[in-house]
Amino acid sequence: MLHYLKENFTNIFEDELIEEINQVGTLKEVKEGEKLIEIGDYVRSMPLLISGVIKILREDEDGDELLLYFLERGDTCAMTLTCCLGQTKSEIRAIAEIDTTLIMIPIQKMEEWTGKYKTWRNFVFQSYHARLTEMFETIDSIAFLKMDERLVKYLQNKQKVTNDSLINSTHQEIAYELHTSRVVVSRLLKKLESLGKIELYRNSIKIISL
Amino acid sequence: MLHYLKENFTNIFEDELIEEINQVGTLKEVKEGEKLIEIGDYVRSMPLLISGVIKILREDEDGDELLLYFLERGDTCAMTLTCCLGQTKSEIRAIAEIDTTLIMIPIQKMEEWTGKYKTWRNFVFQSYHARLTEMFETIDSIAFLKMDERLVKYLQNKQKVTNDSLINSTHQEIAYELHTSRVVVSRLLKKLESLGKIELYRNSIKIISL
DNA sequence: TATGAAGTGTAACTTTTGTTACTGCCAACT
DNA sequence: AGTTGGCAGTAACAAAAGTTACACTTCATA
Repeated sequence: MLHYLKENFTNIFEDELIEEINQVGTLKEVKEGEKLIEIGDYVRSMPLLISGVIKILREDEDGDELLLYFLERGDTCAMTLTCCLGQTKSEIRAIAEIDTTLIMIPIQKMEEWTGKYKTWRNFVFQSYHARLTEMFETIDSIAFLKMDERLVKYLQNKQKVTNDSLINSTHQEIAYELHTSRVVVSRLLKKLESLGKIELYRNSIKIISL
Repeated sequence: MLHYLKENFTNIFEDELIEEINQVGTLKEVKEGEKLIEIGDYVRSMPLLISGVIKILREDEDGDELLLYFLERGDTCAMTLTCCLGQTKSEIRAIAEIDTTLIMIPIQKMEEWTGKYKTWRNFVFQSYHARLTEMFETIDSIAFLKMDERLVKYLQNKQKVTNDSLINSTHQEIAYELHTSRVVVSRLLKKLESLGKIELYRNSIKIISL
């Protein structure tokens, strides 16, 4: 684990902190599709992403989903940060988008480190800032864009985080994450294909140029 | 100013911190409609709300607005918190919804206090949490609700923060904040009036029961 | 009092999005 | 080979939201 830490966080945390993380953290590997946290769960530890991608989802009363944003290498979960202190429940669901490796830190340490290490504080604040920014972008998309534009953004985003121009999703899955219907997604995807921007296959979409 | 501080923050901050805030903070009064910060501005000080309401808005490329949430007594601005450290520009606009009193704290102190006072850290984290939660609610509204339901929520919210069942807004203003058109707002308001839930006047709306 | 600007009400229409229903296709399994 | 279930394509329709246009009211002020 130490090698992961040094690789990803040397220029962020001082050696002493890295050593502490190494002491109390535990390595966790999650497979694609595996759920990390559910809405209503209490948060017991804080994740540091070593590799992979986690998608963060919101849900309404009917069980309909909406993709909020992705967490990538070097990120942590903003929800966790506050939940730890406030003892409140999670308002989001977190699912591994691809196979992911993370280091879990017991929440007790959080409070301690926040007082002790300036670099830790900066990391936490930067995480908050990053998450807020992503939330703003999500809001912009939903509020200001039409579904076709949102779909394009979604595909671009997916391509970026998975680093793969072949997206392995069904139309139904995409519809869930954008909170629309399968028919609408199929319709818009077909339009994008006829424009030569993507190619459609069963269970996957190839991005040509968006 | 000390009296404001003691009144609003005694059970939150220790005396020593209250004293420090009193030393370096400056009292600021803003009138209804006055702009506190604009998108792209650099943030130079952090506000503590003593009384009044601040509305936080987001804007798209065309200059269209969207209301994100309100800040009330005891709140602070999450944007400020991260902007200070990261030296980034504001991504939101802040406008006084009603006459408002705040204490402005120079950003240099933030970093210092975060290391020094546990209560300050908790306050900052709680602020983040509150703001994140409000952002989630905003996203829920935009993504999951139809315009008529969003309008009702908007009116309820406005009534709550202003503590007044008479809302002094034109249909156009409401349309801006919900990012829709005036005609749509008029249409839906008329429907609410015919249901006996509100009464419509020129430049104002009286809430009966929502 | 006349004028004009801003606010509101409403009709008619278009666009966007969502829904229902049915088709064919593919892949896994018996 | 035949069956089945999930996936995708598409038409036809419905609902929601946005647009344009115009009439009428209120109010400040020339």
